Amino acid sequence: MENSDDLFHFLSNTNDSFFPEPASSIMQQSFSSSFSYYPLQPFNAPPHQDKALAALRNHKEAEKRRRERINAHLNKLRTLLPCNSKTDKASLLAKVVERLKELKQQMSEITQSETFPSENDEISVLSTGGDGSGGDGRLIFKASLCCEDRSDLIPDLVGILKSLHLTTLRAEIATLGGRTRNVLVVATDKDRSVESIHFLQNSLHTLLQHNGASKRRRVVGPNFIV
Amino acid sequence: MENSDDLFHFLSNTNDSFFPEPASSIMQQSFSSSFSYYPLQPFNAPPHQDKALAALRNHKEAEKRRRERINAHLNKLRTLLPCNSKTDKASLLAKVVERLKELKQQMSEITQSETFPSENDEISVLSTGGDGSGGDGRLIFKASLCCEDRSDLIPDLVGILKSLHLTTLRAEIATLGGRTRNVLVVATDKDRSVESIHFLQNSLHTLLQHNGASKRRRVVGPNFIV
DNA sequence: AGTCACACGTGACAC
DNA sequence: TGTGTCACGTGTGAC
Repeated sequence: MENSDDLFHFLSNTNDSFFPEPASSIMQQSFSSSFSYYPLQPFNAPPHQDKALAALRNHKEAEKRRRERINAHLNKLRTLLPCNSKTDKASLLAKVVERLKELKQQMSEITQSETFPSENDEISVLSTGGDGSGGDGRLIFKASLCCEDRSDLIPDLVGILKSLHLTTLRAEIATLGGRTRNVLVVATDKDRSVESIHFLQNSLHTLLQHNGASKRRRVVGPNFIV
Repeated sequence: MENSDDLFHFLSNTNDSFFPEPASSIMQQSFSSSFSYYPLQPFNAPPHQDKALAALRNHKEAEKRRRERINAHLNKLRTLLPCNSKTDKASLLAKVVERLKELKQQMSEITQSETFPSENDEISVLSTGGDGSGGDGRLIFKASLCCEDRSDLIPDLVGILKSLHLTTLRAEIATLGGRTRNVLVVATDKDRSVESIHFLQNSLHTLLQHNGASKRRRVVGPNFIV
């Protein structure tokens, strides 16, 4: 028992071993020396193995570089997450997965929700389904306009709505980086109905065409669902 | 040369080796059998090493589990990124770092830009530094109001601005989840100056107090920098 | 051929 | 103590 222990320590595989280390690939297996062609000759290794030894050394170093590359990236990840340098590789990766899913979800929520202006000009006029005002014949629908921002866009929009006798129930206006998106929930007058929607649609279209006279952009829509 | 090659293959370390595998830890080093206490006895291993053998087996299995855990997370990452299952571990991690930085940047841009309404009521009135209208004495500043949304908030705001003879140069309005944030860039009249800012500030404050009569919220600010 | 990347078993170290 | 993590050298298959 203590014998084997001593043996363990004496033979412990330090890097500065006095044995030429590339030889170990063969030596490792030489316990089956009953079959070995070179039993018990650790210091007189089989001749002409220089190539193999060199290859082995290259392999060893390449593997070390690979490990270093991976660990370097893992350390970068450590700095990008709320975790100290002593967190486990596995736990670190778990946190990374977690965080990535989280950010992905948030980003999709943000971009998919139409609060932000997109890069493309868009018009949509959508019926909200039923009318929300107790069956008195008023139509409620949502109009969305996304385009380059300009100072008198809102007044123009207000003018259009007024001329069509539409009342604005709700407005979401976002401008970002020179682009704007306006989402309006509007209601028709009691006596005027579906044609208002077409008028609004046309008006928005001309508004957008007027807007984008200088800079051409792809126009998505108009979209119309009743 | 060809001898050693044969030796390599014959002794190749397969899992189903007919040697009891835990013994290899000692056997690996036994090439220095000139020092070994048990030279050349691979089939009659030193007695009473059962504990050591069991420990070694446990160790081996634990290490395998650890590797599997890490690789499982790496595979999860592969599914979360635009990359197939044949991408390198290192490259995969590089992509992860890249993507994480990217998302982090985007999120900070979005959240730090005050386009989204926050959970807390806020008022801020900030001078933009110089005046942007050619030194004609008009002051330009940015007023921000974040509070619960209500239908006549904008009209109230417009009324305040009109009564203070402030003209709106730019407006960013965002509503989200029942909360709204309005950022207004306004300019004073030529003859009226700093006191307009205080009036606006007070007006916004009363507006917000009136707004939040039912639901109490923390009020951040008002903030005033000239 | 030779290079690359991966999984494995193992010694070392930590708590 | 054992239990877990890490780096290392190595075998091996893929291209």
